[in-house]
Amino acid sequence: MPDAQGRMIRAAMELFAERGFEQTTAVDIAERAGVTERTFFRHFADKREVLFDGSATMVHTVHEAILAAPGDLSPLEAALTGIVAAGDLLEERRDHAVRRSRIIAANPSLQERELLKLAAMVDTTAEALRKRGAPEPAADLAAHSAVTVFHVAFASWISEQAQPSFAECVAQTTAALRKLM
Amino acid sequence: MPDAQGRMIRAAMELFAERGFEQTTAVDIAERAGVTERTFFRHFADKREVLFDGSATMVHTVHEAILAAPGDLSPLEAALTGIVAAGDLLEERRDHAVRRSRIIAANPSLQERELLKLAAMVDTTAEALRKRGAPEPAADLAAHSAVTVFHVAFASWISEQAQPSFAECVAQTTAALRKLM
DNA sequence: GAGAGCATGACAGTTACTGACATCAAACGT
DNA sequence: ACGTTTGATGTCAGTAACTGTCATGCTCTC
Repeated sequence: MPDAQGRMIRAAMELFAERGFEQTTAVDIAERAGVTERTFFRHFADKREVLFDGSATMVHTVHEAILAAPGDLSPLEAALTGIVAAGDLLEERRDHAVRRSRIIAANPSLQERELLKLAAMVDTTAEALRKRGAPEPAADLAAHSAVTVFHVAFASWISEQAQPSFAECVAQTTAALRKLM
Repeated sequence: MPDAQGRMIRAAMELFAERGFEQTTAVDIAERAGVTERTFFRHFADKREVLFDGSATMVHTVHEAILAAPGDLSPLEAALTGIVAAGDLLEERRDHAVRRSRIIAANPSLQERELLKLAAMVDTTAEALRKRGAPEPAADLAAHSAVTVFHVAFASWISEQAQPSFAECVAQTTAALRKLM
C-alpha cells in the first residue's frame, strides 16, 4: 500500500478534528491508516510530530530565501523576505493550514510543539542573517521580530473573511510593528 | 515532613543536573524527596512542570507592573516596565536562574515548556496593554517584542562575565531592537 | 473526643514510546 | 534465473509517564 506516511497524516488530522488530540491514541491513527502502531512511531518521533511534517521544509525555504535576498537589504528586511517565502508555501494549501491551526489551537501540548518549531525558525533565520554579515545581537533580534511578524500575520491571514494574501498580512503587520518603536 | 513541594523541586534540580532530564524518572525524584510517585504528580501536572514553579508568579508580576505603569507610556514602554519587574524576581536568585537555564538548554522537551511559559507571558502582557487602552495589533506586537527583549536580555544577563544588572541588559537589548527598525 | 478536611500512600490500569528479532517484497548483481 | 541485499513492516515484550480510586492518618474545630 503506497504512501503510508501520507495516510497516517490524513488519518491523524481526521481523528484529531473529530474527537480531539488527547482522545485519539496512536493505535487509532495507525489502524485508520492501515498500519501498526510500531510503524507509526517509525515515521514520527512522537504522536504530536504527525502534525509538523512540513515544518522542516518551511524552515529550509526561509533559509534559502534569506541567502538569496539582495545584499543591500537590512537584516530585518532580509528576514521578512524569508517570511514571505514561507508564506507562499502556506498559500498553496490554505485550507489545510486553517484546519491544522484549529487542531493545534485546541491543545496545549500541540501548541508547545508549534512554539518549538517557530523557535527553530528563529534560530535558522538568525543563522542566515549572520551568514549575510549581520552582527549580534542584531541578527538574533531581527530573527525574533520576523518570526513575530509571521506569527501575527498568520493569525490575521486565517481569521480575515476578506482573505487577503499572506504577503499583504506581512506588510500590514510589519508596518504596525515599525510604528510601535 | 514539611515543604514537600520544595523538597521535590530541589531533588529534581539536583537529579536533572547530575544525570539529565531523560535519565531521571519521576520515581527517582519522589524517592529523593521522601515521598511517593503519586504525591509528585499531585503537586506537578507533569515531570517537566517541576522546573516551572515560579512562572505563574512572574507572569502575575508582569501584569501588575504594566497596570501600575504611568499612563502616558507607549505600549512598548509599558510592556518593558513589566519585563524589568520580572527581571527583579530573577535578580534575587541569579544562581538558581543560571542552573535552571542550563538544565533547560540541555533538553528539547524542557525548552518546549519554557516556550509555552513565555507564550503565556506574551498573552498576559498583551492583555494588560489592552486594559491600558492599546488597540490591536499594537498590544499583541508590543507584547511579543517585549518578551523577545526579555528572552535576549536574559541570555546576555547569564552569559556576561561582567554581571550587569538585568535592567541594564534590557536597556541595551531594547536600544539594539529600536536600531533595527 | 467525634467528625470534617486535607495531604499522602497503595495499587491497578492506560498509553506513549523503545528495542530486538522475524518476515517479506522489490531491486540488484552475477 | 537465482541468491543477496536492502528497506519497510509486523510482532512482541518492556519501561515509564501519567490517572482514577480507595484507604489511611493527621490536624483543626466545635
